[in-house]
Amino acid sequence: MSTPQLDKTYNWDKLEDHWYQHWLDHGYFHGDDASSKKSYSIVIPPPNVTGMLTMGHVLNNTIQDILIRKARMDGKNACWIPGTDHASIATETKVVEMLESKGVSKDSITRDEFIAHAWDWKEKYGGIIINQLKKLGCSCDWRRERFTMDEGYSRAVSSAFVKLYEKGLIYRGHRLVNWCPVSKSAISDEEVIHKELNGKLWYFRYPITNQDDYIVVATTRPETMLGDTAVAVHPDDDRYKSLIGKTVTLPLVSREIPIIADTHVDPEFGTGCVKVTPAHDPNDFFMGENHNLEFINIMNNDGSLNTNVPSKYQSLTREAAREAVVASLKAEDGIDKIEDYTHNVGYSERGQVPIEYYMSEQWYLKMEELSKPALKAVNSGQIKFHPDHWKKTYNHWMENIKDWCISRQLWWGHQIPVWYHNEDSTQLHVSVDGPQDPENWTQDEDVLDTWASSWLWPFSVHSWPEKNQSLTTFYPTDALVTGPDIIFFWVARMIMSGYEFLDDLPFKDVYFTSILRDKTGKKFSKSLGNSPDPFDLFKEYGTDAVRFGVMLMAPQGLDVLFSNSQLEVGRNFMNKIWNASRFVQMNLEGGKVPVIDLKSVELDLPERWILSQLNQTAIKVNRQLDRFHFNEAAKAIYEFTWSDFCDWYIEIAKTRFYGEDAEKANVARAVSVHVIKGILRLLHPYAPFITEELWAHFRNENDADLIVTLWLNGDSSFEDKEADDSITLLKDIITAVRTIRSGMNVPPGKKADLVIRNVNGNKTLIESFDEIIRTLGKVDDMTLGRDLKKPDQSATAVVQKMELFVPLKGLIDSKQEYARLSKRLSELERHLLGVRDKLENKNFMNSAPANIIENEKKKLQDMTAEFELIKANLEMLQ
RNA sequence: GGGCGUUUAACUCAGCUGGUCAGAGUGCCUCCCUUACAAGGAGGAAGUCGGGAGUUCAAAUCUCUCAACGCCCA
Repeated sequence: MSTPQLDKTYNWDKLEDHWYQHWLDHGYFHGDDASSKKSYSIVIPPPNVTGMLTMGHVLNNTIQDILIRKARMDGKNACWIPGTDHASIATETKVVEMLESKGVSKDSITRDEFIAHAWDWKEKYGGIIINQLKKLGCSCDWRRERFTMDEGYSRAVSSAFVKLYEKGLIYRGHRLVNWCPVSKSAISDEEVIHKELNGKLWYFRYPITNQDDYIVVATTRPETMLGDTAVAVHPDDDRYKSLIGKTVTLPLVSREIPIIADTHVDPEFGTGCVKVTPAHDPNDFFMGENHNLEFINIMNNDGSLNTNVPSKYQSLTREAAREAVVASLKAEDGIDKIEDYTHNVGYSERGQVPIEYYMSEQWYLKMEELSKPALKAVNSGQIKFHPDHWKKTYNHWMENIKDWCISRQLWWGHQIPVWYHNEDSTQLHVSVDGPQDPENWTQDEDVLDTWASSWLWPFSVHSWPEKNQSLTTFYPTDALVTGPDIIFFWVARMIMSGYEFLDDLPFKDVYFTSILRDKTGKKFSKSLGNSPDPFDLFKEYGTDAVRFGVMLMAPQGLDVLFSNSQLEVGRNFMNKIWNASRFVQMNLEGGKVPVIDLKSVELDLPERWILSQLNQTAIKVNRQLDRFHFNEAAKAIYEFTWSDFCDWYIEIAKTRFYGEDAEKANVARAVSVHVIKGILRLLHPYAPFITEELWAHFRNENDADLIVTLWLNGDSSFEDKEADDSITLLKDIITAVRTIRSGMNVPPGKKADLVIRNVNGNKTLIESFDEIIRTLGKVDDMTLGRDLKKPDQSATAVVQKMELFVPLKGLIDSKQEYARLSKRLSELERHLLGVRDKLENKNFMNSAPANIIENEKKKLQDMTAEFELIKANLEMLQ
């Protein structure tokens, strides 16, 4: 097949969109529900619908694309299901901001109006990240794209709620929750980020009722004292025993509150005497329940103080209230002391402000029962984590699992499918479709936590709870690729939902990606502005280069220190392959690949060697991909292509192309094309665009597009030890000659002779490499023999017990030569010492396995031989 | 406070169930625009494998301990 000559450099701009469209047009990404082939499926971790592609997405989705493309080439019914997540809090926040910028406040419009705005927003921005994924080359089955608020998906979410409710796992509770004063909603424990802050510890004097004395309580949060309903001490604390049962008068409020004894009090903290604010602190909440204390909520939903505090403090913000309280107490000499104090403060992940603990009515999901099969699945190895150590983190969380607060006081999301009767709000209706007489009912105002919809993702992307062919074909999925930061939010919960609703695991392997950091080790984040825009990188380096570069630099289970310079490696590699292909193409006569059956024709050693190496590379790549070591697989392809194929085989092939023997030249052409096609197949999952383009130049008429060409599994029967050993010898000889030339500053244009003594049984072999050695080593005349004389003024090297002499009349620098040989000699001396030690050690000889001993003996022999030869030559120098 | 992880060349990392003279890329030094590629080619320098102890004939690899850094949970 004749194709146009390749350009001098790879021009990705023109080709990427072309090939992506080509793949789409042919429907290659589509997984077939009814296929009889073995299926391989992945569900995408749905990105936030209004999000933009980050480097994290590039890493994560490239990995998924590698898995799915490999599976597709491997003849499987591959299906990668894409979609986006409605991201309640994040999206609602953005919509609120957008409306505010137009002068519209959320409070001034109805829920329906707000939802309409949110959908507009989604329509406007929702497609961006999807298009970005396409640009990245992701071979997702776009016909199956889902959004977590699609009608069908919403039904799945409601169904799950109803099922769990009917099972008694969902309940409503009036409790203390993590409250985000910015989004004015409850958030789950997992959405609270703890930050260590340098704060203060205030010591307040609380006067004991009817006594001319006071006790001192320590607190980090002065403003909450307005809601205190007790003071607590440890029952065994002798300092306060006599006070238990008495009361104090709460300053500023003048409320009389009891002094109680509770073992939860830490006598070491502060004075050992703490204020108790049951409505605003989790520990105090339990004390409040145990001691039947009054729960006084002193805050509005935005964190400001409400009417349950003296009017002076009402509607102050938390911060202002703190100052006011401290000032008032100071004024009445109520402050004992103030200390610096470092403590952890919970922040809202989204709102980026300290959270409040806030009493409210919320829906909860009981987790303990759900966690059991999920724990078993991971610990029995049915579900495997990569790297495996995340299992421990998973276990720890699962074994201490708490009930999940699933309601959120937001509008954008899945409204909770619970209706309260208008006449009697204690009468509930819970169903997917709602009551028959909607006029008599009012639906719960709240929406579900976004994770309470995305935990159903692996099966709700199909039409669950209905059973259909696509669910049967593609569930369970094969692999999940995600970040370890959402192991609790999502991974653990998906496993639980899988077993709960389908009685089967959602995926078999979970690959946790690395976290991307900048050169200085800081996590990439929008707020820091240290994250590069992937599109700039695609443009600068080419998408394939970015994909390959990122995969090459992402270590197993560790963070990635990202820097652009590492993408150059990817770009240079793409350029290398491009040019190697170009070179081979240039040497095809009439652009035609000679038709030669490489299996039936007798091949020379270099050809046998490169085919052997290709197969060993394929085996290595497969092994590394099977164990999710993407960087190692990438490296194997890189090394083979660059160091074996380009550096050696192509150079050898040149001697064929430019030589006399037309038959050998044709074989070399056929082998070169065969190897390139092998590389393209192995590289395709990493670098889909360039490989498909090059494939188009080399494919036979009956070859399919690369994306659906059979994967290269490698076959160990292709291993050819004789060829491998011979080429190793050849390379060693050439390298030795080059080292001498370079060391002696032989001008590049000048050829030198080569004399090899002690050729042993290698004479014929080396002679067969005559032309290669003379070309690659820039050797003029090569002489081989058993008893040759060392030529005058020649430099020496020892290769596999043979002595190499390069006569360098007038060029020899005996000082340099002496230094070079001495260095090698002392190296050998050092190693020989170790080897002799081992072999003289009786214990070693008795205990070590025979092959190890053999190895050491051979080492001793070889090294001794080299040592003697070098020593002799060194002596001749003097 | 509990747990997890990391520590190998100047930098970023490989090194599998202990046993090839500890590897790669980048950077550095020398030489080269040789008709695929200067985004390239050839050669070179560079490491007491974080410290210490132990197990073993044998430790970068296993165990313990200490240290530094990072992350998660409380």
